[in-house]
Amino acid sequence: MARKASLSGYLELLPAERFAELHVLDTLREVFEAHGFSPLETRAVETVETLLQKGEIDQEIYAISRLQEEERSGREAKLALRFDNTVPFARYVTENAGHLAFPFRRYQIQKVWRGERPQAGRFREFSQADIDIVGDGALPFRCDVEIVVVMARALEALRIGDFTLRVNNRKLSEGFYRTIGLTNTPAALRVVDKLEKIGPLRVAEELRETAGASAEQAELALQLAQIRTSDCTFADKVRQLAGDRPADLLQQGLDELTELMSELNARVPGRAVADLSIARGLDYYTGTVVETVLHGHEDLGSICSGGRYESLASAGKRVFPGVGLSIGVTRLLSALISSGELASSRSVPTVVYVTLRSDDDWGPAQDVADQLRRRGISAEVALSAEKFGKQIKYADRRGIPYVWFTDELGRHEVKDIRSGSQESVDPSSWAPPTEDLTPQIIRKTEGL
RNA sequence: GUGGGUGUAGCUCAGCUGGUAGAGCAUCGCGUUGUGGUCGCGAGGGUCGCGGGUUCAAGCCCCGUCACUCACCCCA
Repeated sequence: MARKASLSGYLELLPAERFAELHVLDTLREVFEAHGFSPLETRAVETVETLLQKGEIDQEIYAISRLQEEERSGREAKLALRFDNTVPFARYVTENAGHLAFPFRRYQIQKVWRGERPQAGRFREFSQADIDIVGDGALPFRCDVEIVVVMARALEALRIGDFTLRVNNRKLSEGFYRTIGLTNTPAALRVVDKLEKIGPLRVAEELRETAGASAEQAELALQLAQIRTSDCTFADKVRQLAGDRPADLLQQGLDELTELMSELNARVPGRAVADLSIARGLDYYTGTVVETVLHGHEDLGSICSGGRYESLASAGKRVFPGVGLSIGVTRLLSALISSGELASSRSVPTVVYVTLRSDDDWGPAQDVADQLRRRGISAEVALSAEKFGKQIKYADRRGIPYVWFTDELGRHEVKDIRSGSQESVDPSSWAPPTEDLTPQIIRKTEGL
């Protein structure tokens, strides 16, 4: 958690921190739009029915109610706060299918709410930045590739340090389990997903106990989960394990993950590994699955994850398969801010603080400020003619880089508060170096 | 939801076997009377989370409650 909070799980930032967050959001928007994703926002509230649609009874959903509950309220649809961007988006797509052109690609950066117990990096209210591509009836696998590439580039653009996208394909895992006769694939995926946390011995144990695997099946499933390659050689290892008669599904999964890895290595080299232990808890994923570790912040868990879902949205006979990834903006931001890796140079947008020689000078001082503002230079005028020392201190405490003085003859001087140097200037032409125009983002990250 | 830990000044914390609250930093003022940052001196600031109990006396002990925090579960 970045700072103490009067309510746990609800992060509130100081202005300087908010500048850092805005920079993150601006960067994401830039990268998403560069790749042709349209902006989209959906309402905060969904019907409980919509949210519970795909199983997931236990999502710690916040229900909405009015304090003055009326007797007839039983007839109204029960409403709840969104807990992710994907489910509301799926609802939106089916409702607006007639107005959208498919495949439809959008980005969506919004708050979501989950009632889980807060912890470091886990919030009850947090922002997710999603990109998805949704097709009408069918969606080329290339979209999986594109989604992962765009997110890798977005994370690169944030320049927050080194990260690794861990990718897998559920068809591969499930196909493998079928090939070796392990039938309870959902349970097996769930167990295997915990490999990193509980270790190979306990994974094997739980595979036998909860997924009904034989000792031999458990061993094979464990070996599969331990495959991790930065290139396409994982496929050979899988084939060795799978033996002579691989299930069709396994072959499909191998083909898809091979295509994905080979494209990723070409377009965002060094950013992805094929990690066959990745499964994801959400049961609507059907193919590609992705998690992301930020190096140096492994304990945070995944900062960006998602995958392919074949039928999250449907309207009558129409099915809308999709693929999407989501960045945990709040989680990422709170970690970087509290570690001091990300900060902003000042807490105000102000570039110039215009001082007052006397209280009567307020009007002319605003005129000076307006001349600067018209040229895109943020300016603030002192409220009263305190001693110059105090006026300078006012600016200094807020990180305002320049203080403006006008003498009794109307001559102007601007002082760079950091260096202390002061020079005669003209309000109609003076401008600061471009880096001073907005608060600077300060990074203390190594690498990139 | 389950189990631990912690609540004292704006922040970080001290406060002995119960005796009526302290430090550093920050803030404000003065030195320096209209050009800040350093330094010196001084000042303000606390229902000790809240409620109850034990006691002559509770920040300290007991009970309850709320909040924060960590782990599990789950996830961004």
